[in-house]
Amino acid sequence: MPMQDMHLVHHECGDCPIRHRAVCARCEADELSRLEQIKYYRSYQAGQTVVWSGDRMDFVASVVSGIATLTQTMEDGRRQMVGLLLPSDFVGRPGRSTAAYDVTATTDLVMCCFRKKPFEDMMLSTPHIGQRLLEMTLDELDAAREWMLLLGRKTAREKIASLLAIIARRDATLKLKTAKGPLVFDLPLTREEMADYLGLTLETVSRQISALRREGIILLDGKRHVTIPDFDLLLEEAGDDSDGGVLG
Amino acid sequence: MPMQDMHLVHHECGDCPIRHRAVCARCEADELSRLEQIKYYRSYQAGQTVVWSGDRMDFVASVVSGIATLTQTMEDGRRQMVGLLLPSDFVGRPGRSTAAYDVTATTDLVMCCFRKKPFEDMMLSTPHIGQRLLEMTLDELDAAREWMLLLGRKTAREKIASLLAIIARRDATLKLKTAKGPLVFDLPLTREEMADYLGLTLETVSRQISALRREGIILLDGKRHVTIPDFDLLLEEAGDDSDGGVLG
DNA sequence: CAACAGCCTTGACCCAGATCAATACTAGGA
DNA sequence: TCCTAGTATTGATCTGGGTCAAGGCTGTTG
Repeated sequence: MPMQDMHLVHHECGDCPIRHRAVCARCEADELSRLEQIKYYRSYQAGQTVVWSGDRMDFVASVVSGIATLTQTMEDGRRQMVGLLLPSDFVGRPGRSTAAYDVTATTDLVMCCFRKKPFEDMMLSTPHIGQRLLEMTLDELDAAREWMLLLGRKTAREKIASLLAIIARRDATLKLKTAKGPLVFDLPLTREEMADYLGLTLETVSRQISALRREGIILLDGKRHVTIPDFDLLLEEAGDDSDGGVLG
Repeated sequence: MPMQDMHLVHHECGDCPIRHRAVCARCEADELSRLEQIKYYRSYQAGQTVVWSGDRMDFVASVVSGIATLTQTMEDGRRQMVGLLLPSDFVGRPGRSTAAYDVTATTDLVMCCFRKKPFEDMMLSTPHIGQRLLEMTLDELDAAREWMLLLGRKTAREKIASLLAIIARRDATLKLKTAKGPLVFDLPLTREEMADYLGLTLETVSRQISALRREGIILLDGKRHVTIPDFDLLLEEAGDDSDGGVLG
């Protein structure tokens, strides 16, 4: 069925983010009922590990609320975060039975899970789920490549500014906030987690945040509550060329 | 159609790597004829640019022979390679009309191209193409995440060793070489390109390669021809835990 | 063959960010 | 209320890899 024949349905279902985007109206009801049959929910407390790298993982899931991270660890303990999962992001890989990364809840977390086997069957019989998943995976790949530029070539200050910009932007998107004006949000990560994200040490993260605050580019209330008076000013520090960014 | 009903067909067609893997026999003939109708070839010389980031890109393609790179550039000229495309790798994104990265041929390159619109139509009507593409994209995402660990946390020496290991492994795969014994291959990248891959400067790349040679971990004949007497020794330097690696 | 252009190597020096260390803030819990 | 544990800040010092600079190879062109 060609794309232009599709009847667009915008579904504001907070439970199944995989269905958030436009889908074919004809398939909608059928798909919904089948999804309902195989889905279930899991909750995790802040700090809890969802799965360890290498463990059996017999489900795929999408984040309903809260934040999870994917990290890789070397034998000597060096850690690198390789994914930051916000609400509506997808975890797990169809066609693989073990986790490739440590998945950790950094805040209280609720995920909508689907047992892997039924989900895979459903993917085969419901093409647009696969298409949607492909689209999401391609977005993630773009984000990963943006992140590679950050890790490989940006200075510590640029890294911090970029991270703040990413969080601010995604946060604004979630709140459906589009108007100009100061952005206000809480950092969902500790300094150490930010360091693991950015390929820095926590001391450097702390110092650079202090510097940005000292210069008025961000305001800090406590350790986590951030106000960004001028987003463009922050983007300048981030060294980003594209301001639309990868998170459309 | 459930996976287990599929009749596996291994197709050694060098032209259309997207069809290399197992596909449903029933669809095979039909798909083949339709793919034939919309595909065409393009050749590039070493050093030539395929597309610039931001340019219109009305095709998707897969690499038939040679090597291409994806790079991102900041306004001040800092460059980071974000993709290394070897034969059978896929370029381009269905559903996007402009290139997100500079695509460059680092060796003489032949690509098998499909005009984007017909390809997208075909994806919609031939689910397993989308499935295959999803699988490839997930592999690429895994590779990108491995790469992020490298960029964020590895030392210069580990980076070089990792790159050599990746090239050696992929090269061995392409040659269907499985036996133990010294690995021999030509570096497909200049020192500068390696630096862009690894988030280093070309001087550091040169120094680390010299160091590995001095210590007998690699042998160099000329500037490009590499022999790896003991692959495990190299992996040790790379700091990799997984030796199977991400490139199945 | 010389001259040139692209690569590559090596040395000397420097600096951004790591490391080591001390201190401070905050939220529970007894 | 104090104690403790986790988290954050800041200072002092060190160092891996960047920067700048000088040659050295190798292949191509005239």
